[in-house]
Amino acid sequence: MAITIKDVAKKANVSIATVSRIVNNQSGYSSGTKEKVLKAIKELGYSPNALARGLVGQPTRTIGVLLPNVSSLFAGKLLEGIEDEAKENGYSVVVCNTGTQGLRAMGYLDMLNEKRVEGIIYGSGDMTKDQGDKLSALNIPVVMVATKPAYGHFPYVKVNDKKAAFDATRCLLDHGHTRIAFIGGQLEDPIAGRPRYEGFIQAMNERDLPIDESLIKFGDFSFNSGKEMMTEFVEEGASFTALFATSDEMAVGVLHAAYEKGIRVPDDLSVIGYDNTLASEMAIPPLTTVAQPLYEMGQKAFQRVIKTGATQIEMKHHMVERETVKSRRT
Amino acid sequence: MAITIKDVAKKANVSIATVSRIVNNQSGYSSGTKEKVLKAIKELGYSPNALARGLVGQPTRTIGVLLPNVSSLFAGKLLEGIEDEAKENGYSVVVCNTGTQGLRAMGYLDMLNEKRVEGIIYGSGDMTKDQGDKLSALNIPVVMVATKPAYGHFPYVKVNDKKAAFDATRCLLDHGHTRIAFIGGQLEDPIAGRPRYEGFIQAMNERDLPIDESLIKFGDFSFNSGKEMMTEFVEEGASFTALFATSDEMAVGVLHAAYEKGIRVPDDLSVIGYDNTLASEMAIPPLTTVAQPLYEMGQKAFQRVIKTGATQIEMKHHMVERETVKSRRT
DNA sequence: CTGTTAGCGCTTTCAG
DNA sequence: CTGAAAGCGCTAACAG
Repeated sequence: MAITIKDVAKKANVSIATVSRIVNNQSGYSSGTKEKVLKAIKELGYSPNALARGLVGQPTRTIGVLLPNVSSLFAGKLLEGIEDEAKENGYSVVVCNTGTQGLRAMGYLDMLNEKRVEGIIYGSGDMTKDQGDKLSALNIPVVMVATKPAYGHFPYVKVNDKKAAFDATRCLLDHGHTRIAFIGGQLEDPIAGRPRYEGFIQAMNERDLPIDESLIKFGDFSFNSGKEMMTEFVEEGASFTALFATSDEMAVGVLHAAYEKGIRVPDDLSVIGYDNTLASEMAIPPLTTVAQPLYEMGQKAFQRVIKTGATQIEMKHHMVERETVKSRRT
Repeated sequence: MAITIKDVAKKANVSIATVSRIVNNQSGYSSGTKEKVLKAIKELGYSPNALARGLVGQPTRTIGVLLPNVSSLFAGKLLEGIEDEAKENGYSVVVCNTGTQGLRAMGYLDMLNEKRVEGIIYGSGDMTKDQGDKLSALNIPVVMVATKPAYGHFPYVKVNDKKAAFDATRCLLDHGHTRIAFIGGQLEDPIAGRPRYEGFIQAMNERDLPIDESLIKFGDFSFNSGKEMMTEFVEEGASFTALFATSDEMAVGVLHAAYEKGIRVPDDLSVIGYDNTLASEMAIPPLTTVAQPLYEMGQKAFQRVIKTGATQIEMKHHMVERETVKSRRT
């Protein structure tokens, strides 16, 4: 059996209440007793039982994080921000890998609830209605990060996807490109799918450029999906001088397909990605991309789930120009 | 206030003991009462308080995972394996990002202990003596994954680093290379540093090839470190036809430096990495590497920390030949 | 300044 | 088959 507050009390010849006060830095004891108790604690190697504390209504100092794919660079960065900020504030975070479909989420919700987490961060991925309802019912703070609610009305922290996509497209446009291919997430995805598509369209429209449907494809943000779509483009004989992929992974997939097909980037084709994960930095050539401040978003999400505040936080995106975008020779 | 076992008992007109039995699938009640209680539970939306359960000596079904860098592809894969297996077994995992130096580890250990986790997985990174001592003192199961104890004697699951490095070098040798550069972790690192170096040396020796010290450098496994070392090699005018980097990230850094310097891979230089993370797959050209089964290692580590068993599990590595290694024209 | 005591929500004897 | 009651380790009144 682990050693408890009673053992300390006995050893220091005081009551457990006194020990509790000292452990919790409250007032109401002489410096003499404090010393005695601290000594006993050290000698016994006592550490308070967080379970018991939680039971008497004390904050559990634990939050839960739901992520669709912990092993991705994207989620990793988010998690890192959350975790660092949590540590800073004395909290621990339990991670839940909900899987690509977010299928396992419901089970996690019960578990998190039973463990009495103080808050839940829902990172990316689509929230189903079931999940939203359950989350609301749980009656504990929820904040969404890198996504926003399709159901319910949870606070969220994210960039403006449409504007970010608009700027990415503009970057290509400003380099003189007019035939621009677009690779995005599904249009049915109201968070990361449609808005980015709309940003693209808006930028094209603003320049009075026609939208060529044969230059538009939708995938699932993954490397493979990007690679496949690009391969299709070239096999279909599509002609374009630039391409915007709405995730770095897809963009790197594009780079891959281009490499295989002997298309030189950026000489034959300019490519721009989205996210600014390590993947864009490691790409050859280094990928120009529009950055989401993932780490900071994680930090903000943590803060927001603990202290209540603004119900939506819009983070600023920014362009990171590396080597995959080149001006079109005219 | 959340609803408790008492509420259920009252609503179902039974004692809390009965409710407890039913919730825990024990025996000792009629099917009639069971139905009544289940109904009450559903209507009230009751869910047991894990804190209270833990307090009465029940397993907390929680484990802690210490990782030096959660946002890396490497740690991500490990974590994914751990988490999936945990979920499968009804456990939750709290992640601790110990930072590159593992400096924050001590604080985490206290926290994990206070939360009464049932076990701790120490993932990668060097364990300091302080940490080892504390971990032992905690008196809860610890298993190390992708690393092994330099202090203490914890069970671990990992590949045989020396053999893996030996095989990687052999791959280069078998392709006819004789002047092979080596980029590794620090020799002082007894886990991932020295053994891989030794594997390299052994393979060279076996072929009676001389070891050229000017072709050997040590870094920190990161992309930047790999890139820098490769840049140094070419600036020093070192001459070699193949290179072995003991992490995919470093290998990709090498690819980068080569790209910048106009060195073609694999035509001018063959490169082999280590880990088989997504980075190797996404590299251009796709990186040949020696794979560690990171995901499975995570799973095994979880199993081992829960059920006691073998004190060391050696996982098998294997070669993944992609496009960065080419036979030397003779 | 310090101790006593009543729970927190749950599991588990021990009686019936 | 079911209930009463003790107690897990801790905090928070309430007394002194």
